[in-house]
Amino acid sequence: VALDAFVEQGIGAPLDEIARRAGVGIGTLYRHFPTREALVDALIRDGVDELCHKGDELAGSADPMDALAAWLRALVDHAARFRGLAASIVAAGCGTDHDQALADSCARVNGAGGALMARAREAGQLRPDVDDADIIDLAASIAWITDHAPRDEGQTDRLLGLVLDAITTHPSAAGAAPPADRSSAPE
Amino acid sequence: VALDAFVEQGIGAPLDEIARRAGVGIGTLYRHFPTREALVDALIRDGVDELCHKGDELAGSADPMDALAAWLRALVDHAARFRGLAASIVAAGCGTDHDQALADSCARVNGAGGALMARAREAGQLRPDVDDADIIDLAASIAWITDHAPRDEGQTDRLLGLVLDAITTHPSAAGAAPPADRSSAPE
DNA sequence: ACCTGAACACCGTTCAAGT
DNA sequence: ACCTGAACACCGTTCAAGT
Repeated sequence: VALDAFVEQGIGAPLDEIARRAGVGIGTLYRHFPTREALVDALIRDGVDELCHKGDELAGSADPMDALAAWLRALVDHAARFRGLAASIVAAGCGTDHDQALADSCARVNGAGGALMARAREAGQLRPDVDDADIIDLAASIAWITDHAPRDEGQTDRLLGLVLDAITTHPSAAGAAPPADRSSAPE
Repeated sequence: VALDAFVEQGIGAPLDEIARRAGVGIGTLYRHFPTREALVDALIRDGVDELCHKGDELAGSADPMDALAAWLRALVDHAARFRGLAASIVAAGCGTDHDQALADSCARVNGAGGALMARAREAGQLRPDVDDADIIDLAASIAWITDHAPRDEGQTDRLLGLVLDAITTHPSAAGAAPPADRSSAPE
């Protein structure tokens, strides 16, 4: 299969070119993968498997927060596999996508991450006011940022470090509340 | 002008429909705005003005970190004005975009935010290992998340609160370093 | 049964012709 | 000088015809 196109050109790569590269007619491609998302799903299935496997492994490790950190790093790498994938993941995780093809993979990823987050939460290492979806979304958004604005080598690690720090319970975490004034008005 | 289309349909709204709504030929639209980005730029110019103005105002306020927080909230609102705008902002801020039409607006926003960040940094309230672009990108990514995965009402405030907390200097901020093992390998 | 690619639709972009 | 929309290009999607 020619998944190279997505890696090269991003998730929006022309389907007819993919078909041509694969040496089949465009109709054949459509019959195997009725939607673009179905094709994407097939291409990331192994990555999802790996994330789930890694989740199981890490669930038995010593420190819950270190485990979560390592898993989120793997998730960011996964979401950055081709351009546009992070957006699909976030949309699928929320049900905003037109298609349901990624829903299953997404649920599996959420499950794997959820177990690690639950463990960290039970250990009191996770801020209680952050939910699982927030954390997954933030990880995906790091992949999105590096997709659109690759700046320097340490960017991914630095941003992930910030997010991890933000979601971790700190003894002094009292200040820095969001400004109350400009909350979303009814409009 | 028919900017409503972008608000309704996102930044990718069909240009011919915009022209038709505006009661002009598609050719006329192209002559006024040679690229889509040029049109976007015209539509957000007032928002950029407002952000710059707000930046000046806040530069004189008492607490540098509160000022930055309020400004970032305004930036998130601005970037969420229509779907896809956050991506344009991030791309323009990095020079990854095909077009240069947004570069000027972007530089102005960066300038306004940069002044507030510099003040917070001088006051020792900003983590020294985070740069300006990281913060702008994170704010844009919050707008992006709510674009793609609107979950609940408090989402924007909650995520922004996390990011603010993450970039703030805390007395105890020592742990939660990014995992060293899975740094981006040469591949 | 499976594959193919022509055909249609949609949208971006240009440019010759009209005023 | 300015505007118009037909014309072309590109890509997604379907489906009648071929094997």
